[in-house]
Amino acid sequence: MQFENFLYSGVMTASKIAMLDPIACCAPVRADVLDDQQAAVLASSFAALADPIRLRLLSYIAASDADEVCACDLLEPSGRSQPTVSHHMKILVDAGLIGREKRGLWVWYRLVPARLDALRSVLG
Amino acid sequence: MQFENFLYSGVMTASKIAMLDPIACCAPVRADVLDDQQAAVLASSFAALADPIRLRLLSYIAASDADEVCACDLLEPSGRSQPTVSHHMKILVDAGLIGREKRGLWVWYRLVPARLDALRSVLG
DNA sequence: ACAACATATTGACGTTTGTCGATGCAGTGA
DNA sequence: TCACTGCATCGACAAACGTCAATATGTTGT
Repeated sequence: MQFENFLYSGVMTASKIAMLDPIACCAPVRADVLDDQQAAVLASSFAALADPIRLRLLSYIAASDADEVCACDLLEPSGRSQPTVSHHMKILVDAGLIGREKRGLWVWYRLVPARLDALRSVLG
Repeated sequence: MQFENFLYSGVMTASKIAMLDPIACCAPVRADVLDDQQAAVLASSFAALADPIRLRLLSYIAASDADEVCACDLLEPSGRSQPTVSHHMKILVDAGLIGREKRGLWVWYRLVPARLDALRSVLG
């Protein structure tokens, strides 16, 4: 399975689809007035970035030499408990910013660059 | 007074300065691991964007024909009470995304494009 | 000085969020 | 089958957030 498909693997809930589509298509915040649904989707995306721990987890993964990081390596740098890190990673994955793959006992995370790019373009 | 100086007008608190500086200078999230302070500053910036009402207020101002909007014109499109809109606008202004000028009884808001650009570059 | 007005602040409320200990669940190896 | 391991979920708690009615603040015109 290709990594690009991680995001679409597992349970693809309706809410997950709703999270993804409008971002991919909607115009920059500056160009047009957002409707309620667009605003809600974008707000939940930015909410995923609105926590210092999540930003550090994200940048840690993004800046790693390999392009994937084991969940077990996120505990120490984040300085939080295992349930808390798991909680934050779920939020990042649900927001589509991070891909997740389980191999054996371990879980591996990767950046989903297209997702950050989409958010970037919304700000432009 | 020029509009570019709105952001720096009024009470320039230490926290306000701290909110501004690191954004202007720090590297993209993908390039390097954020330290605690950078992460905190960025998280609070994204938190300002993590609410649908604030996003709609922002896009409403950004998309207006004139480049400024009276606070009195924000009540009806937002569908919230006057105190609530005032509250959200304060958050956007404190985040540096919106400039504020009082003229007579009315308050006028404008986009601060440099601020959105800075956030954009952090995502890239 | 005073009344009318636009906006800000306060106080209270229900909801959401971040956090962690305890526990559950799936995969591994003996 | 069974103990062990890595991660997810649950339950509980405090803190932060969004909301609005009531009230305060500051500006204008009389």
